[in-house]
Amino acid sequence: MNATPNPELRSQRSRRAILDAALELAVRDGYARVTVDAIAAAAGVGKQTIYRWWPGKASVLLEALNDRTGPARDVPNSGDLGRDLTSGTQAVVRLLDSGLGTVWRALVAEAQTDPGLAEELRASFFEPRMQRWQARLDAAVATGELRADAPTRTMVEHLFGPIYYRLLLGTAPLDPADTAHVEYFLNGVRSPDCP
Amino acid sequence: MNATPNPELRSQRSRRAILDAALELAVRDGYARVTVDAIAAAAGVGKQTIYRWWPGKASVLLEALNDRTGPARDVPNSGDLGRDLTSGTQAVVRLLDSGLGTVWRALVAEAQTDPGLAEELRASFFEPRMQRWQARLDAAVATGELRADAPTRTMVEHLFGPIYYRLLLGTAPLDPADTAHVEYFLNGVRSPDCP
Amino acid sequence: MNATPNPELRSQRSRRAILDAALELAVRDGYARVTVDAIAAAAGVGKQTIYRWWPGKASVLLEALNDRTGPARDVPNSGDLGRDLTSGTQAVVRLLDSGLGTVWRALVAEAQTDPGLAEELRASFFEPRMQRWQARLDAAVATGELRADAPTRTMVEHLFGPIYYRLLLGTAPLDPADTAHVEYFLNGVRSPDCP
Amino acid sequence: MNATPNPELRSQRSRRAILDAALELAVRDGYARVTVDAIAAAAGVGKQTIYRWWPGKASVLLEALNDRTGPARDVPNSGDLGRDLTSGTQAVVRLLDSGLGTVWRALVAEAQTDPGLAEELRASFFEPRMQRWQARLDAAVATGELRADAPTRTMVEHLFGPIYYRLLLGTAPLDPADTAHVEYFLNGVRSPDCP
DNA sequence: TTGTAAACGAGACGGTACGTCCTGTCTTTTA
DNA sequence: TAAAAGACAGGACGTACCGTCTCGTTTACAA
Repeated sequence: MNATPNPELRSQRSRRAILDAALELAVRDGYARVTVDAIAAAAGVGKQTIYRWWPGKASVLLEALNDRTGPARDVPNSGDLGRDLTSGTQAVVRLLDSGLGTVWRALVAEAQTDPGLAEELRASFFEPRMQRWQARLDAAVATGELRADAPTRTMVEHLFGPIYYRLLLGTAPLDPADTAHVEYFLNGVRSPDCP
Repeated sequence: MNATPNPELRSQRSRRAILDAALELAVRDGYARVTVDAIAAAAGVGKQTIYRWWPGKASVLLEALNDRTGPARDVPNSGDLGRDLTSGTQAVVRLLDSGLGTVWRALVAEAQTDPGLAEELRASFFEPRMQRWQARLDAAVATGELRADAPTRTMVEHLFGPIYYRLLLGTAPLDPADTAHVEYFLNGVRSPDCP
Repeated sequence: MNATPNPELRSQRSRRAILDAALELAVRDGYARVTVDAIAAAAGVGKQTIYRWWPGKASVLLEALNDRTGPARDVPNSGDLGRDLTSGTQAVVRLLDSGLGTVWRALVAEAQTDPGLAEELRASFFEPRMQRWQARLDAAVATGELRADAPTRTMVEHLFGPIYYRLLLGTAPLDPADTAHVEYFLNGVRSPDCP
Repeated sequence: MNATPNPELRSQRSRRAILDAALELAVRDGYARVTVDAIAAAAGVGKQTIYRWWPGKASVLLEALNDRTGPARDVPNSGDLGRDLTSGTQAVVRLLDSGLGTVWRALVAEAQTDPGLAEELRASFFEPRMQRWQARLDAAVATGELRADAPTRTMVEHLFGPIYYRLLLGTAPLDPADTAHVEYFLNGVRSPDCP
């Protein structure tokens, strides 16, 4: 029947109630124990209203998290690259270490077996943030702070990789104070200044 | 009732059939589409025989993967740390990029919402391998190749973090040739030799 | 709110389109597969326009059938009661055996669990027709063709009961030629003429 | 997977609980308000256990009614056909006028749009009972009580038709005392004995 | 050789969540 | 203000797996 619903007629009230209810349930009960039925009931909404706008609970929660976290903010640019990288990665660690972190992990997990969600996650969260950071590194290249041939795109992965490694593989607790890899990283790509 | 089955009476034939069937199904159909019923049917085994020895399909597949991959092998130690790190991380990338990589991702994913599996995963896979690598780095400290104060434990996370970042977040395809982070990493923790 | 819409402002064009679309869909797809949405879409009409004037699809179809069949026509009165009963019941059988018969059965079915519809069905269809037939039988009493004490009201039920029995219980296919019960019936209630 | 479950392994306990719960709910709340979920919950049974053995709630209730009513009992054969027909039809009226009657009506209703159920209904209920009555009439033919050419099969429909007419079309309340049609019927098919 | 006890194949069970479907109401826009 | 359009709350539906629980049947050691 209604292949594609009309977004202009969408009830913002229902959208809000769904996002809020989903996040609250997920934080309180854990992602796995949240069901679409429960979200609908808690939001005072028909189940179909959820399925009309999202493919499943994972997408609801992704939007809820993005909505809560706000858009990709400008990465810090104080002129001191080391300080910016440190504070930036620490901010990420603090976010992931909060109550939302557990939901976030579950979402990344679900994306492993759901290509649609994986793409959604990449496009709506990782890509924008990675591009901001890449721009910051490009600026450092421009000022000569980083080597001219620094592969800024993959460097962003190297910056945040260790954080997600700990988060997802659980080999050690997350710790905002632990930013050693930033230091090593910088040493490796800084313009040579020994002599 | 059946508090603890007697491992000595366990049918090795069934165990083999289960592990083989599980892995084959997972590689062919994808982790998510594998069910315990399907494993049991494909292995010609009763469902209870699976639940008697494993808590669920995730653990079956973890054991199957470990069984297939073999025990943690000695990390390379050619005397040249850079060469060893490069070849070692490349080997990991190749493994994760194979057909088993998809299963592996799904397993890591499931561990996010299953603490028991997370611990099992850590203890049976990551911990042994991380310790081997840590030992390799400790050896490099001993030879003076690395700084004396190098935190070899967390360094291992920094080494493999970027690889898992790509694998799990899907920001770029895995590429064994891409080992730049090893270089940066080394520059950062190598003993100072500028002057 | 919408206590009672004003019938004078009603769109006859919409009414016609709804009745026609409903009947066409019901005959083509079967009553059960017709939905209010489908009727509205096929009629090029808003759903609310249906609910404004009818309580549900059953009433729409009842009106559509009544509209199609026309009002209760005069029962035959040729002077020969037997001939009239035979031709009258045959006409009913032919109607019920047509494509509309299936819709009719579904409507009678729905009335079993919907008292409102049951009353509507009785009042708009069965009652007028039964009264016509009862009048015909009363006339036969007046001419002495039937016994003076013949309970003409219930006799109508006895006349049509076997037809509906076959239609609704499906114990045999409807057959206009099969009017044996009219004969038995007449024998039973005719004025005694043996001697 | 399991196309056809093995009836020998079926749990009679569950079957009983389902039939009892279904009938109780249907009598208490009305057929339309009974849901498969509610039956399963009331019977302490998984929903799948119902769907494994029945196609839907209608079939459950049909079996429940048949189970409760018992097998087709022998129709009365006192030697007096009139008395037997009267008492037999009165018994039917009493059954249909009981609390089970409402459920029965709903079942007949559902059969109008569900060919599978219609067949089930015919085969498991109407056919056996009609055959018993036909046999009774055949016996009356044999004794000369009925005309030799009496079409005993369709005569059964003529006997019970009026009862179901009232039940399903609601033109008048059921009344065990109202057996006039039996009388007319007999007059019509009795062997001629006027002279 | 037989007795017995545990693991086994098979699969029915109670249960949870899913995603679809339809109903009847409500809201917005158009004529 | 009726009508077209369609989103909405609600809730039943049938499906897919889950992990548990019987069943008889094999298998392996003990008597």
